[in-house]
Amino acid sequence: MSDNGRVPTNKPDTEPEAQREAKPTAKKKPQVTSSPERRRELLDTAAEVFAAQGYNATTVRKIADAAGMLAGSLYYHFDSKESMLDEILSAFLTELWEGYDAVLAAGLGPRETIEALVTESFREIDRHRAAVAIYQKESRTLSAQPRFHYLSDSQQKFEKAWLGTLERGVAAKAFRADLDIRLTYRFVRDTVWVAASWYRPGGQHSPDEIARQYLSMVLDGIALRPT
Amino acid sequence: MSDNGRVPTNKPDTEPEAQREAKPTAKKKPQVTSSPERRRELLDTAAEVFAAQGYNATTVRKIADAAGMLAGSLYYHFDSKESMLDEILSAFLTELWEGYDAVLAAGLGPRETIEALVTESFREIDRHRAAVAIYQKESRTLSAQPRFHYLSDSQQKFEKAWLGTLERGVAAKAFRADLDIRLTYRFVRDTVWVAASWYRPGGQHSPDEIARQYLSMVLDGIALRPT
DNA sequence: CCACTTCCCTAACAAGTGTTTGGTAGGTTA
DNA sequence: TAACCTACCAAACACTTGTTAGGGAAGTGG
Repeated sequence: MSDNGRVPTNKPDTEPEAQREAKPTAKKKPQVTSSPERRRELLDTAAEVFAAQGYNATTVRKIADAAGMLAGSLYYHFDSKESMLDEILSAFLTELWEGYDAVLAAGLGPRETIEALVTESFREIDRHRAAVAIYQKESRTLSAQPRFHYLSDSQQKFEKAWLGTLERGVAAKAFRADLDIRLTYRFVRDTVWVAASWYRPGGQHSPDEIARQYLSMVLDGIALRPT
Repeated sequence: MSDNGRVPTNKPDTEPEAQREAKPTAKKKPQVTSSPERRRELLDTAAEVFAAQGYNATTVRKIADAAGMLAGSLYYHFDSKESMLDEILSAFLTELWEGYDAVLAAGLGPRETIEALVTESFREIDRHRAAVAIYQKESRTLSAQPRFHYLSDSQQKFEKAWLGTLERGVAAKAFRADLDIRLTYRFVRDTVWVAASWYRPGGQHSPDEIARQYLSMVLDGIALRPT
């Protein structure tokens, strides 16, 4: 894989004066200075609105409302509505893969790897529930756009990690061999991520508790076996 | 529950002359005659576009394009974009509950009921994949609108059926008692329906095959037990 | 031939969309 | 005090949106 599923972040980087008086051929926005903290704040509220209403149904005026300012003012911080979405998703994916890569590099057995991946996933949902909800709703449509191609990359890396682990598990006789592994992958993947649509932080169950219950169901089944 | 989770269908009904020359106070559209077959055709293509692009991102011009006509012409058949969505979803839910009600009325044991519900669900996905995809994406936002309140009703009836069956199963010692039943319900429900986002009719697996695999996973787990 | 129906087109509408431009209040630095 | 920077507002822009009004072509029945 060329360059992992990570993300070509277009972080602030504070534009190191490279175009203060710069070339008259400059095509892109001058992108004025804007404190990273304020950006984060605004991106967080934007993410909430996106998650609640859907990206396309969300107007920049709604975001501005939620942030207590006027629509045009958003363009002091970001150069487009799409950029906000981009930054929200790429920031999330970056953090997500930090966690995943750590798990995958730990050299655990297949069953333990699955357990760790699931647990890590629910923790990410806890931390980035809005971003996950957006990702889950818009990912398929967005990944067609070149700008959001990194979504496909991430998804491929994701699939490779899970499928590989499941296969290792079958080979090691930790998992059943009679199940279609690709179907199993889809089921597991979907269930984990849709949780973002009903999960509310501070609710009944902690992320770890949810992960435990989920793993118990998927690994051992809900049927009561005769003893 | 007042009137079950079914649906206040605004089917064609071909408007039984009730307003041919009717009352000048008529506030709503005269709703011209339009063959039910053509309506179905148009609704099917509309559903495809809605499912692919999302409801809000879908313009009436895109639907018209896909149908090979111009945007305004759609309004000969329907009186709004929202009406199309309404008809698509309510038609789907009506058919869905026909199947579900049959299963629930069959008087099966808890485990067999779950199996039948899951199987029935995957069959519905096979038949109404576009409608299911739309439902799954837009349901949460739509059910806020009064017009789409029947989505909430349906969802409640849905939850009651599944939760009830799971509880019966625990009481009958068919299912494990140590799992949070509400969490289990959510996991199962979600996994079944998200399948609509990747399922393609005519693919590798038939709906019944997918149901079998899924049930095997959920009921018995993916872990290989020592014999 | 005429009347009528069915189905679509042409052309426009008002409202809402993302975005830009120029300005300005308040703070910091010199 | 003057110069400057940050973070916002006010007002408009060009375009897209869902929707409507009027018309016309093709077919059917009398």
